[in-house]
Amino acid sequence: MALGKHAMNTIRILLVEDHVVVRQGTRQLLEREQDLEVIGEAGDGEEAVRLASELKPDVIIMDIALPKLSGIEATKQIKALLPSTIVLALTGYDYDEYIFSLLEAGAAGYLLKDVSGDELIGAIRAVCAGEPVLHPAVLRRLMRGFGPPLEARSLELLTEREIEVLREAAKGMSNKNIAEALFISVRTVQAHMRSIFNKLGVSSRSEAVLYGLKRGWFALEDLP
Amino acid sequence: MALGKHAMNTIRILLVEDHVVVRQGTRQLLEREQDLEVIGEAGDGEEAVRLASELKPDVIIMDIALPKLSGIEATKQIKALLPSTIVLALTGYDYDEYIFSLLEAGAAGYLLKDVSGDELIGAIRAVCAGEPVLHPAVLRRLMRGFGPPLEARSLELLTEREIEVLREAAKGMSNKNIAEALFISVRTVQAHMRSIFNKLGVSSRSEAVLYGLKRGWFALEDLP
DNA sequence: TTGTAACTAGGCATTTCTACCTATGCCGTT
DNA sequence: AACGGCATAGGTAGAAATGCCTAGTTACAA
Repeated sequence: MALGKHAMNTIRILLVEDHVVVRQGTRQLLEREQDLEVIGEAGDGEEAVRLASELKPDVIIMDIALPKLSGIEATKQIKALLPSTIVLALTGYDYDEYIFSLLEAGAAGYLLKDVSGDELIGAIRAVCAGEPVLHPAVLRRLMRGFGPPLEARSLELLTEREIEVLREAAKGMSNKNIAEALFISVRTVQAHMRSIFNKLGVSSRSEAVLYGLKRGWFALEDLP
Repeated sequence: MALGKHAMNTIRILLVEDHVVVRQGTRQLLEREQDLEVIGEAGDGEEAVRLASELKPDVIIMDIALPKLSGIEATKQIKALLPSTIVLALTGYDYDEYIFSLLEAGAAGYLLKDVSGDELIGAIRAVCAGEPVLHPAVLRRLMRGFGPPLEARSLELLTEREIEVLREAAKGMSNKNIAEALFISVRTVQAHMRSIFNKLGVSSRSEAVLYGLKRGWFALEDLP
């Protein structure tokens, strides 16, 4: 599926990865295969979305930590625009939150960067054949218990506004600063914070910020 | 220099990088050049030291974040064993602390992973010719005033104990929790926190935690 | 020895954060 | 029209954090 009109056996790939040398290396690795063709490279999340809709690749190899727009957000937007595009996450982060978020965002696979080149190539072919792909380590963890029972699954629990507030808090801003930045009163910020704490099951801003960071709602790289 | 007896114009390279796919990709990238030969790959710091003394490469491409032994430690040990080995750091971390530590450990160059393949290849040849290599972004920062005047130079400014405290704070712990965890009084924790704030030039625990995270004093991965 | 820095800790004042209430306006669903 | 969720905001209170001060002990260096 999803091979579309562009050559029947050539898989057209968009590489999304912020480190240039890593991106180029991966490209070299992939282009040694006859049936794989890297048709584009993106260095940040926004570029990924733009190039995806421009080039309409069959598969997108997506890193998570990206400037401007995280891999998770980029994946969501891409899947909204082009549902048939296959996204394969390739990242160094072995966190449940990332995995869940990415799979929920529509990724067909999740690989860690300690896979070999051959495994990556195999995974690309697999996701193109409609098979989901999970890194062995990830799979193993998913097996036992199948996902955090309840509270950790709280991905979309926070509203847009709440995430905005939390993102500001993650910059080290006080409630007062946040209020000024978002043009609302301190009381409202406090109200949002309380709501956030309740939803996340934490009891301090630091914990909430860590929670958001780990879940990729915002990244260290984004913060000043 | 340092080319030794192994072929006069072939540069023998040891790749140290924990992510297999990245390592293989880089290898592909380098091996397209006639004068570069990747004679070994290491996936962690200990292996790097072992392979270095075994293979005696001309150049070691060294990542920082490594299992078992950090790239900084590995570099120190390697330079102690084989002073003529050239170490070129290639990493995603653009933090003064890492840069200084690595250069102090004896690295001949420090590149960020957003360099292109050609730049990497050029850098390898340059360090082999005895030239030091610094990433443009790194260099630029080093240039202006040669290192931040005072407060931003706070690399080793934090004492062990202060970093311990900050690490606890980074888990979302309150001062009270930290006090219990470290078997000291809340007052002492407060004292440490104040000292930390002053040294880092921040004014809240959240900012301090972010600061530490960004500088790699502790990682999200370590936190529960 | 003297000095300096680190770790420890307390007093006191102030700011900030957090909890538990209520309440209004808006919007979309039923 | 009625309901619920969301964003807004206030009252009150207590808990926690932060700032500024002093001070004892230890360890290490000049």
